[in-house]
Amino acid sequence: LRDVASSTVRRLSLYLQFLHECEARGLATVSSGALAERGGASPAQVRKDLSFFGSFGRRGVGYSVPLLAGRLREILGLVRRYRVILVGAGRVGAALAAYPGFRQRGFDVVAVYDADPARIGGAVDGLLVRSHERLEADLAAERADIAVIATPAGAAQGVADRLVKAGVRALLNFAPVTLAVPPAVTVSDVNMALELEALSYALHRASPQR
Amino acid sequence: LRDVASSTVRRLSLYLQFLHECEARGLATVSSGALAERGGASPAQVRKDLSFFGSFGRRGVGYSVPLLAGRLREILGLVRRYRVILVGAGRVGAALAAYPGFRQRGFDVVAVYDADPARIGGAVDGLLVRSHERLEADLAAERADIAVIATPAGAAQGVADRLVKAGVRALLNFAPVTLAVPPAVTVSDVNMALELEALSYALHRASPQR
DNA sequence: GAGTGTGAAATTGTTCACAGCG
DNA sequence: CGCTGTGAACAATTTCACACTC
Repeated sequence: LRDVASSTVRRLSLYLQFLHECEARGLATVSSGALAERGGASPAQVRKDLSFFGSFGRRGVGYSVPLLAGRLREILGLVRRYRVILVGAGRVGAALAAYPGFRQRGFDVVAVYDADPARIGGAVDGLLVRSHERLEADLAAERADIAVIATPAGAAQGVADRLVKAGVRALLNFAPVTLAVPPAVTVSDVNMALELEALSYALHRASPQR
Repeated sequence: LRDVASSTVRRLSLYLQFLHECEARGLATVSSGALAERGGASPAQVRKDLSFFGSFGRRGVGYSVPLLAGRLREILGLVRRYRVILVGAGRVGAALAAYPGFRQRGFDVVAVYDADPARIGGAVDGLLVRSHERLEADLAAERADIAVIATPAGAAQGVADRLVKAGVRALLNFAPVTLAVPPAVTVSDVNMALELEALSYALHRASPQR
């Protein structure tokens, strides 16, 4: 199995999101056309994306909803739970710790760290805030699959370096900086400034005078 | 001026982020190589991205930091402030209302709406939570440039439809659904589930057995 | 010499069109 | 007959290479 474009993986997630709705509504099958509408793609692209991993549709009928959903969960690695640690217990960090979507989707936040003595020893969403100095020791004792970086921009790269050194291979970065990591480490960025500026650009294009 | 790929706009934002750091450090010039390292691109790509909007570098020297930063702010439409409304005052909405990064970057949250009577009349970050029924009337009285959708998934498309009808042309969507909007409307998605699943996929690829 | 600006080449990603199956 | 699966055409994006300027 070759490696797949990240845009394809994004679309697979969208298809799965839609399949969950179909499951809830009790639909037995969906066509590539229906999937395309909600995944922001063309029917041909849906078929191409899926054909990459095998052929699990029935010609003339479409795709079995439960079968395809199960297969996508397998492909995306969503058949297990993941241990997640959260670095940075400020505004963003606290909001993330309280976010129920993590647990719902199989991601368990198991520890929270901060560098600010005023926050250490406190709690966010029932979890004790630990000193960042304990990161290495804790990770050596019990691995984390994913680390969420919710520190100020200036601290993010340093934290990333320490996490990578301690063996974490997946980072979800909320700091508005581009992290430099070895190729074996995967980074997903959630950069709100970027999204806002994309909107600003689009509005500016449409009516530059204002 | 032709239209630019959205990936190019993303990179322009990243370059600008880096230029802010350079300004803070008092650097006078940067090369495409330095910009590339932090923007996650190649030097050639940086030059190509910038050359799209004109040539404001000096050969043998590089780009003037203040000049390029100013030009990028113009290109991205960041020379004015934007009026932002927030729909959904739940967990995510409240966190967003309190987020200082909005105002810092020129985006002013001017109103917050919710559909839950228990929340209406309350306050998030000093802003009164209004009934969603007032959306149309309020927007008719005073336009908003951008609307942030932080509602449950099931309500998001309906809210988007109403916002578009009321003349909002830029949406920042936090709900985990793909919104269908007319081509004249721009949507930026912040979909944390997608980012988590991309990490899950990458981890699964690396060691499928676990 | 160092580093930009840019056409042309290579690569990557998307759409088309149709054969093939249920 | 409808809808999938897929190679082949097409379009977009990235990289290369080098002329050119400071």
